[in-house]
Amino acid sequence: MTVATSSPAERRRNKIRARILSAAETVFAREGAEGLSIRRLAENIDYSPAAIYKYFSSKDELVDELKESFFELILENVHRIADTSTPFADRARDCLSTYIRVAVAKPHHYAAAFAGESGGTGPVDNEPGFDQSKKGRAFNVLRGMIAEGVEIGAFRSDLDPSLAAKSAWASMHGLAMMIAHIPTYPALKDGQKTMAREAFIDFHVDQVVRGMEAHDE
Amino acid sequence: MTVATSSPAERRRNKIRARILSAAETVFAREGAEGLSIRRLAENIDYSPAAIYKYFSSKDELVDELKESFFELILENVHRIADTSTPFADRARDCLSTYIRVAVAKPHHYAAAFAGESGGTGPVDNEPGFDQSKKGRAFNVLRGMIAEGVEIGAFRSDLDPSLAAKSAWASMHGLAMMIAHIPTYPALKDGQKTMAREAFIDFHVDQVVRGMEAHDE
DNA sequence: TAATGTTAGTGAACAGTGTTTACTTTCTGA
DNA sequence: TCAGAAAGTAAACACTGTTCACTAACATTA
Repeated sequence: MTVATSSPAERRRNKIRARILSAAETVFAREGAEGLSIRRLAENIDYSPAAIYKYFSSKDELVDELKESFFELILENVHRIADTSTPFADRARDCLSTYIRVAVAKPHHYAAAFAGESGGTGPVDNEPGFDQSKKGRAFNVLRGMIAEGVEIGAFRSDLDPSLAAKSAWASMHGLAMMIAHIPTYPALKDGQKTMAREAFIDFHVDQVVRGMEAHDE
Repeated sequence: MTVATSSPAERRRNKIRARILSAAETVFAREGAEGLSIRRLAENIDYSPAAIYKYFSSKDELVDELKESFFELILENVHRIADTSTPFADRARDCLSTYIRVAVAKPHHYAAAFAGESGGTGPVDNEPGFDQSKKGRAFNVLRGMIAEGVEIGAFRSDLDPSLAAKSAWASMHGLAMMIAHIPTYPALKDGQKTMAREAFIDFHVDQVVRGMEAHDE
């Protein structure tokens, strides 16, 4: 996506920028935004704290880039599943569960991506540039899939794809956030049915899809 | 709930403690945990910053109390709905939508209640003391309601109430978090079906309940 | 009542944060 | 070669939560 810039100076600059981002990524993935301090980061890459500000105008901007490239990862994965030719029912479920799986693979990233209202556009599609944003494109994939379900009769005919997509997204978001914040989710007491995380994700996705399904009677 | 303590000194102490909490609550509701600083808080109540530490061992402890009493509010409301004798279908929907409505009435409180893994126990019922915690009791209300739905045949018979409650909670949590973080959620573009927040909450709840419903064929 | 001990409250400091400013060094393009 | 831009830095600013030594007020007991 990034075109190789011509000037050697510029190339070197981008290299250093990337090194800062890479070091930041490592710390961020382990400890989140609070654990990532400019001074620590500067020490890691043997620069002075002020040097970081020659490459990023603020810590927020730096973290925003981490979040953005993380959401690119989610988008890639979701797209990959959405573009397969497996039967609709499986494809829809895979698509949703993939979102959660990738999201919780980097809990701090995911939580942060939604935590700061300032950072980037949220999943609200009346904002300018939403369709171009990573979140916007992920949302559109989801909406398209639901529209397909309505068309082929798998989903209720009175279901508005945009609304349903927002609702389904909220449900996926909820489980992703739960797992991101509570590492042991969903744990169950003795005497109750136990279920591993992976299986529970599938169960949750199934519930969400069932909510949209059409039923002939 | 709080018993009036005997000693006048102790009574005065509790009064000041309550005043600190009340001042903190106001700032927290408006600006969240980051906006609430010990120095600002101390200035508000005309005390020195160090004085706060005679009443709370840390800022976290103070904020935890705000979160706890907020979750008590959620629990009260949910309980009130759950204990009515309205038909099951309506009662279940009201219960879920009430959770979201109360949650988003204080977005910062709700987001913070789940943000810090440290603060209080999460909705993971194998932790000790979960059943006694506010979250635990709210969870049990939800599970009981789902169990009732299974019993009367409104919900699928193969639905495990504990698992379903966790899934439904995650879905409610997702929308609550969305609204908490993105004040304009769910906004829709022109040309798409528009829906106000209140109506969308009902729509979302309906989707979740549909996912649990039984269908005779 | 007088002495003692406990508690309330404070100012100053510590260690940490993001960020800016003035400055020097290094590199680059004409 | 030389002016100008860019890279990099040390030191400071304005914050943050928190602790410590200290004083003043209160409570309890001899």
